[in-house]
Amino acid sequence: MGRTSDAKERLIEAVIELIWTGSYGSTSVDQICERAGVKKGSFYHFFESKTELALAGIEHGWSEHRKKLDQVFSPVVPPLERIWQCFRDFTLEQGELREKHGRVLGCPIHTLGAEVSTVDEKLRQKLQDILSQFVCYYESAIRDAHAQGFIQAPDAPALARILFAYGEGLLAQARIWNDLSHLNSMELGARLILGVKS
Amino acid sequence: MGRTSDAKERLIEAVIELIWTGSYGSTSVDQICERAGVKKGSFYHFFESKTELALAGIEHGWSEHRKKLDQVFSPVVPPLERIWQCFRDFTLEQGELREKHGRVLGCPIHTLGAEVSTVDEKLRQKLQDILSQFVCYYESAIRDAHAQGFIQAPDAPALARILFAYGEGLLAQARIWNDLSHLNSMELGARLILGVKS
DNA sequence: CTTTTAATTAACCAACTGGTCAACTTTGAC
DNA sequence: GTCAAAGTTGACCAGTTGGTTAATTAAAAG
Repeated sequence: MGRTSDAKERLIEAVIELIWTGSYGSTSVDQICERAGVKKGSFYHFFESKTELALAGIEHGWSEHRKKLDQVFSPVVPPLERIWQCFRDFTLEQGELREKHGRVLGCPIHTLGAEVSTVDEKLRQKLQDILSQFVCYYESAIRDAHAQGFIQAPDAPALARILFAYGEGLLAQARIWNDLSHLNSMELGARLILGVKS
Repeated sequence: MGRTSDAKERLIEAVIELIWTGSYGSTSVDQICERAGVKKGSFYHFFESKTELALAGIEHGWSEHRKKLDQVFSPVVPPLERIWQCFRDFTLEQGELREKHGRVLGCPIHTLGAEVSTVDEKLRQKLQDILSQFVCYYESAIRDAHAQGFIQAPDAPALARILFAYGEGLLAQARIWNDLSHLNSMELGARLILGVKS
């Protein structure tokens, strides 16, 4: 069925990287095209706008990340252990990113969400949706931990949102300070929120 | 000493509002000028770049906000009460902003910080500096609360950063979801972090 | 009233923005 | 080998970007 190409995939990878290492506003279509090695005409052959590419990039990044999350939050893993492992993975990933890009980058979804939520409703919606899905992982782990008597948490959704706010807040802190060490207290803060002794 | 003008002040107010209700990247010099009722030539008479105006705007906004914080975090107020009051003020302010702009806006410093910290080092530095100052308020209140036996917190700086990450995370959540109700759990989360019963 | 200093203005700039298009090339399927 | 579907290309667009300039105007200070 005609010519084939991986330009679409290259564009998707390029847009994620550029937004993550910079911002949505500072990322231009020309820049994305150059990074992907794709001419602008091809860009608009695959995507009808910059927003649409961003949407695709976000979706792709999330569906990749979900694979890891599904492993970490496997029901066979003790519930609190899921959360600690998730946080350890965050820290690990941020370390790798810093090595690769020379900077602490934080969470791309949350950072982008804060930036564009007042500006691009379509993006906002998608980002909110993904972040809501992410909160589900916490929620489920908290519910299990409560049911198994590890913690006292009758209102799992509320506690999950609190934990989520804290985690994202800390990642943003690490990005703004450009300092990984801010993530060191990740587990400590989570223990306080969940009410488990260190 | 020549002609006088309040154009500088108008520009400073305009840039804060535009960045807060939008983003740094989505705010253009032309837009700022139009909102302030100032011609571009005048803009560059007062500020040597967009970054420089943003810097001035941030500085101004912070020095205004500090006045309120100094009252809330007055040493004569019981330490934990300072924090609860601060959170109540946050929620109140966000409500007013939503009424005025039809949207939940969150914390301008933190939102802007997440956006520009990889893009504009000068802005990043300033934002980090201001946020560090803000953490000092928490830190001092926590230290006092510890000294007065209200909480057990030997490491005040660490706990302050945790509390700060949580608060900013929650404000960002409210902005992304465009939903004030996310702030309802503000005090609850803080109580968990600080280890005080409801 | 003059001088000096500061503010205003409009016209201007090159570079870049997101986006379009018609001609062209490649390739998979028959 | 043909042919149609799919991908590529570079030239092109109008509008906007951050920023400049020189001439003009207003007013504070002597």
